[in-house]
Amino acid sequence: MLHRTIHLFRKELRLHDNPVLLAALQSSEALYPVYILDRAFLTSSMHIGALRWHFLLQSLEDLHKNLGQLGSCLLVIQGEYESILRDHIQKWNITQVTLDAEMEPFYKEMEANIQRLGTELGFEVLSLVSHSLYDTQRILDLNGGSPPLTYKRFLHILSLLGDPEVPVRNLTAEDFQRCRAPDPGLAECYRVPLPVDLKISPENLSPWRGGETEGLQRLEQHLTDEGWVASFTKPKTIPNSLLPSTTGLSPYFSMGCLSVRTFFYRLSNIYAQAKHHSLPPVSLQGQLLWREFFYTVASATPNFTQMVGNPICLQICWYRDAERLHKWKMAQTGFPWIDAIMTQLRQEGWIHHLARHAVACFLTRGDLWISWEEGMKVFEELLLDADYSINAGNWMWLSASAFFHQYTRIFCPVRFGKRTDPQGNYIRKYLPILKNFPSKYIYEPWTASEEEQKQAGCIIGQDYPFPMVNHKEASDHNLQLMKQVREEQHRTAQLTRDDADDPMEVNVKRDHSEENISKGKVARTTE
DNA sequence: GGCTTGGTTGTAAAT
DNA sequence: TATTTACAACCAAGC
Repeated sequence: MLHRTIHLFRKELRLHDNPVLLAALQSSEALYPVYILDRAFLTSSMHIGALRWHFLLQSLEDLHKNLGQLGSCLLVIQGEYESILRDHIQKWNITQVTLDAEMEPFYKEMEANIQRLGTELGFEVLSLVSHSLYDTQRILDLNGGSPPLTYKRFLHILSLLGDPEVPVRNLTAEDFQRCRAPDPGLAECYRVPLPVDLKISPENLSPWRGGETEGLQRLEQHLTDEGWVASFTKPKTIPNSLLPSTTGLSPYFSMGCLSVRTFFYRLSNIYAQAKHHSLPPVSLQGQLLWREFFYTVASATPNFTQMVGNPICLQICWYRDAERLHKWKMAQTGFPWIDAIMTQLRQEGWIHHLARHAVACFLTRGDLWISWEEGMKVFEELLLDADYSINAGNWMWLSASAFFHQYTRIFCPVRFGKRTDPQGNYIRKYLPILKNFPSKYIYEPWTASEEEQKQAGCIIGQDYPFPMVNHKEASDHNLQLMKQVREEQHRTAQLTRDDADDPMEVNVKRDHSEENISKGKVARTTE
């Protein structure tokens, strides 16, 4: 008995290594490849900005084209996903919905809703994991139900699990010929919208073009240099090179235009041929495992993208300063290195990993003492590779809220960039106003004399802002704050431990729900 | 439990 | 000017 299936693309916008699409084709007599463009859902759950909209639409267009070559097409239906499903299940006589399994709470909720709809309307639902190397649940199980909180421990668990799932074979025209494709009239009716249709600003200077085709091309291009691949060492890559010094594949993994499993095994093959190769955490495979690490922790940590209610996150009273936050976001801090990075982020939607460190440290524990959640939201909007788990995880890392705790290590917004680009070519590219500044001042232009500023064609305080803080003072101050936070944390932990020595106290503590307190069952403790 | 070890990518002084 | 060394000192994990 063959199904009439809607295959719902969500993140896996590709035809290579797409196990659930393959399963859909093998179990169906008719297949409708559908992308539901639910703007309310996408905007509220992922806060996607203009560059990402462009990237998404390009990826959908590419998917449509590639499906066309195999005798099918992509139907992009706009509207609220549940009512769209309801309508079309009946209209098309659907008996099965297939979709990629995702781990974000909003995608999980969507899947649960679709399951419920299936029970109600009588269709089957099939979902398979293919966005991560492993099914993260297996990693959690092996670690006793809780996520490993260090990379080392994580690698240890993986060594028990063995290699990740191998990619499934590529889809062919024959796979699609076995199923009836949607009527050509439908494809016309549900074509991929243009940015202008969605009222998204048409200018797009980003050098990144969305889609599986472009992603695979970039992947092949990088893999041809086997020596580079085998010796890749992340900390040695350059954050302020004018072209990316890393692979730049992250936007394609983020949207599922590329399969991490495909990349993982291509790397394994190259490593097998090479005499020597680098290892995690710094190797290319190590980068994929970092992604996997944050996926694993996020999947098992409540409120992972916020501080409050997040059990692994240090609770800090960050400053609320809308004006400084805005200046940081708009590349107006007065630190050329920081502003150049934020400009590249705004213009292109991608910045190097270490550049992310520099601006994240600056916003949080380094200089401004503003919550990592604010920075995370800005990255979510502007980064093409923005990803629920990785974004939140790294922001906690950089703000020393979780994973990383050596808070005395603060990136200097002046010196950090100098190491790899003493001439300041990166700054000159992204802050053209400073183009002619002498190199000795380019990282801290306010130290140049008035005469030199005039010669360089830029007056500090007029054409380019004064630095918004004194880095030395700010970072010293924040160091003290962080110390206090940790001492306080220590003290409360100590208190809880002392209390726990008395079994009676433990019982009382467990019973401290608001309800019991209000009923007078439990004495209020002095706090 | 207490103690040791090590951590993707610092800073500043001393050589 | 480059490279080495001391610094301060956190936490998770493992014995």
